[in-house]
Amino acid sequence: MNIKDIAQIAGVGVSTVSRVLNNHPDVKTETRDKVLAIMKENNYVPNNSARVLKQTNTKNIGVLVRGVFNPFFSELLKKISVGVEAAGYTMIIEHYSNEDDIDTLVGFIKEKRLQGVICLGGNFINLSDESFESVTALNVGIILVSVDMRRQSNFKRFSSISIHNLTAAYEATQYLIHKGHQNIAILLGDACDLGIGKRRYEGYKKALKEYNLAFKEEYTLYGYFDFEKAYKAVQAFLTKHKEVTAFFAISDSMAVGAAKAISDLGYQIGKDISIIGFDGMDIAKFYNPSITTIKQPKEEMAKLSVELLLGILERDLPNQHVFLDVKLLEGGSCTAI
Amino acid sequence: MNIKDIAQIAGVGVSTVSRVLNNHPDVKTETRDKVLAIMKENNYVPNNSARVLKQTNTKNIGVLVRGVFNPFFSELLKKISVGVEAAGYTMIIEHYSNEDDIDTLVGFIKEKRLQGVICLGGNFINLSDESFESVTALNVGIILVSVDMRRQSNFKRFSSISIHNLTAAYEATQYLIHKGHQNIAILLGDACDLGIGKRRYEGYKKALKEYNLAFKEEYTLYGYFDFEKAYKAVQAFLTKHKEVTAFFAISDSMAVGAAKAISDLGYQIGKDISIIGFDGMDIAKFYNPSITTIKQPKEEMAKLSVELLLGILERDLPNQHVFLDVKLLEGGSCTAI
DNA sequence: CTGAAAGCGCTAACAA
DNA sequence: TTGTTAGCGCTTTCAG
Repeated sequence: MNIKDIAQIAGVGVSTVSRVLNNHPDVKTETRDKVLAIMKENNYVPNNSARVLKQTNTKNIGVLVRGVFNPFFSELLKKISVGVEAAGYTMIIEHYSNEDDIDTLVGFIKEKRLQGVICLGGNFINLSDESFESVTALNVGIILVSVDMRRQSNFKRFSSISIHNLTAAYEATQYLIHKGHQNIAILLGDACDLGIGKRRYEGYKKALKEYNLAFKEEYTLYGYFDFEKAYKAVQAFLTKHKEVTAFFAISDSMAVGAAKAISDLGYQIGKDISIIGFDGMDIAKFYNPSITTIKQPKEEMAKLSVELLLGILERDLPNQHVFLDVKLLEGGSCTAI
Repeated sequence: MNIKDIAQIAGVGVSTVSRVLNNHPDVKTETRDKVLAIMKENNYVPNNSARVLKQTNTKNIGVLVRGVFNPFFSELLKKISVGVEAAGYTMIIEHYSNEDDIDTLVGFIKEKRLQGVICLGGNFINLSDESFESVTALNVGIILVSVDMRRQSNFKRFSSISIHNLTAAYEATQYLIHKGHQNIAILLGDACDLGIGKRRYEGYKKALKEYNLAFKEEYTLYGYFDFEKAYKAVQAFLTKHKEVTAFFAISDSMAVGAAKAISDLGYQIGKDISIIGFDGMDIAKFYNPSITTIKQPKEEMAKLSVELLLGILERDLPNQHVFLDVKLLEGGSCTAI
């Protein structure tokens, strides 16, 4: 069942059907109604590929997820998908875990004829002007979310939404230090994260330094943004390092794993050992005890990413590099010593 | 940059380029290498829409998510996307929350030229043979996951992966009853869930009946698969119904909300009041105390859904209706009274 | 207001 | 082993 069939049944030309399909004004109401009725009757649904092939206006938006598909990204994704669908776009998701952020991006755009891409995570550093241009040439809107983009060169149609990762991590660490903690371990994602993970690590180090606390390499743990892995890492660590009284986990999922490990070892969370997380996932609030965390405005990040993209695509609005504020939410997982 | 440009630069015909693109064997190695080199040089990426338009083999797989995008589905989705990508397919996600499961499905398939769809949730009951045929006519593979499909009519290419929802809910309730609980409240998603939610509700009622416990309408709460909403519902409920000693939540997220509410009201989880969840999310295990839950084999569900679909699409394997086993995982959230 | 026809980028049948 | 060519279903001029 294609446009030709419909045209034939309706006794009109294909272009008329096409006009109806695209809500062109210059079709007689009568004709339009007849065509519409016939389309409904035959369960006709236009072939997207053909439209995309023809149009520049593909109505395809890609979401490119780098690395671990963690719960924080899942939450963002969920909200983004709602916004994208509401605006009448199709959402195509792709993952990758190689190093070539830009190459992957370019391939994704070309292959899927995307009008815009929202990138969740990724490093996007060390980018030559050339790489940027190879993307800009494609004339698509790009929104980088939760990415540490060092260079915010003013490539048109390249926006970013981020938080001040270093500062936020600094605050988290400072919060623990103010509570009197001297031996604070940090729970990172993985060692090769050169983006946000690295920045948060720097914030942690900076706080230690400013308060004249020694940075100890062995206080750096890796939990791969995973409950279980964080649990195991903390469990093994705690049996060796009984002097540590606080943990800073750079994601709430890892904070939960850490909390459970602490509890299972017979310590009391937020009493014997403090934990601060990062992200502001719902679970931090609903954990028992609730976990103090640095809340990223995820609703706003998701909403804004779609808005910014649609702004670029539909209203030719300028690109922006937005930094949103985080907020330290106090739970019951930290105590003064 | 299209196939014609590449052909021109390479000094060959478009079909040769096409053959290289599709790994057809009958191209001289020399020619293939040259073409490949030129493609790389020019960052050529084929236009997916054109391929899809031409081929029946679109390599597009849709994932249709019904209703709330809950964490359980997010987890499935994550795993499904890995499988789909590994097999070289593109994954297109769509949500819906209307009642017309089949209409939505049909439109999705036609519009996106899908070869297969994995449906997460949805009612899919009350389906006429006609509706089924309207899908079967499309000749795509359909996998229904976490759907309560009453009628497993043998429509070819229609598979399903489910658990025995009624039995599982029965077991959960029975578990609480065996622990001596008499006043057991249930936390459902929403009232209009005619699929799995309804079945679990039936299992709960059945257990009550078999153990001669009165079913009380007012012990039915709705948490909309959401931490916060479950929290509030339970909090409000508990201030009125102090006789209730146990909750059965049909999702772990709601179990967590309930747990927090209980704890915040000054009760001890798994001591004063027991909770059993459903799904077997990681968080149930890592909650404090860990929450007893009915574990759905989500890894297997995700894996199997992709396998079954690829089996139908690529090896013409028969459709199947698989019921996977659930497992009651004991945590620390239930106690005998 | 409507129809005829060109062509988007690609694949595959056919011819060489 | 390779090139030529006819569409896939749609949008969009351009004429009427």
